[in-house]
Amino acid sequence: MARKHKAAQRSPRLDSAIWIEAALEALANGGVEAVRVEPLAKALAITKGSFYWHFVDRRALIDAMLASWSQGRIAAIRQQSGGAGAPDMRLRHLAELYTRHANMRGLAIELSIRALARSDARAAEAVRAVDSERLKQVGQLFGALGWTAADAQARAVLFYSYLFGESLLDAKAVTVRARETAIRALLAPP
Amino acid sequence: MARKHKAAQRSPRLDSAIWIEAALEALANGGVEAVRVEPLAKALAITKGSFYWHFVDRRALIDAMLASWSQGRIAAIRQQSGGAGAPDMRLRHLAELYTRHANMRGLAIELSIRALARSDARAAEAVRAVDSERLKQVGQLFGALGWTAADAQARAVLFYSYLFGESLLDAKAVTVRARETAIRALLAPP
DNA sequence: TGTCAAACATACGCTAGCGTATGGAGTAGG
DNA sequence: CCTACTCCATACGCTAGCGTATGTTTGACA
Repeated sequence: MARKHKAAQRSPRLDSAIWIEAALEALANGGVEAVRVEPLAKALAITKGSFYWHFVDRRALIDAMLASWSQGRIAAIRQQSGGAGAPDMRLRHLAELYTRHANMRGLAIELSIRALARSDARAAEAVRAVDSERLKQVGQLFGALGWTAADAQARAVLFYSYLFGESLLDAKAVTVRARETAIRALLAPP
Repeated sequence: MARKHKAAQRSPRLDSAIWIEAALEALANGGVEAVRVEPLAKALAITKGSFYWHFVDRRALIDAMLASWSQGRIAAIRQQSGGAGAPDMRLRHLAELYTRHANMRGLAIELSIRALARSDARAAEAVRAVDSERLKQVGQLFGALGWTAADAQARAVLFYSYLFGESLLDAKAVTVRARETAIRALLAPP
């Protein structure tokens, strides 16, 4: 009724999605400062005329990127922790997702966004939303392992802190054995 | 003999030191991208004519900053872990240094440099040097707590991973109690 | 088939920041 | 005193990237 042409309703977010995708790729490689309109346009082989039709400015792209990431992570953790299987196996599977060599891109995005969140309120809000859901879900898994509610929450914090912190250390300093030992200690039942 | 004037030898690193100091301050606040010559000059109330006398370019400042940080951290960990006192007390003291509210600046610098190290070889080398020494020293402390050499090393990795990783999580998600519980678990003897 | 709006292209002005070139103040030594 | 060197100021050119203004194409729809 409001729109005269159906084409206007066909896929309003599908074209801007390629910009968000390219932005996430740049974010993974070079941090937020690498998310720049003109370089992205070159990478996509289109011009920034397209960009400024879909987004008001660069900040809008970053916000859309944060929203996309936030929603995706929340949906993912709900799916990953909500299935069947023993809780310790599910935790181990979650830990595998942030091993250094698997899911490099996801890890890089994660770290870039958290770095940004230290000085950007909207990024901090996205991180808050994701962490809230993750700690809730993983806390429940630790609870299923036998920890009290408070200790399960502390274990969840320890769990995610380790995963992200480990990727900040020198890669060669973290041996496979050290990592396995650490994970085993984290997932040990009370 | 080589120099005709003694003034040339008076303090060759003392003037460039203020640039490094200002650069570290900017790094702590806004990451490497905030380490820019002209803004730093304004903050120091001098002109960039001074800068380009002391440094060949912006990269040289970043390298000097990395060297300064690296040397400082290595000297610090040797002093902090080499004194007297029970090993668990010394570990706890080390953990306090990276509590969120104490040593904010040091933590911010740490995270910014590690973020840079993901895409910068020289930053990665600085991180490698610091981590090598820290893990060695802290590994010895865990060894003194009764862990085997391999497990002590894994505990050291876990220790530092937690400290840095915790500061990446949403601040409100990490309660004081969760932190205390986690630290206690990390420092528990075998 | 002509119209209209979506989607992109083109061209422009503007600013921040890098690096250079050159000038000038201070100072120590001869 | 005057020379030479250190240290900083001033002024300039240059590029990358942001945002705007204005074409140009394409496809749906009456």
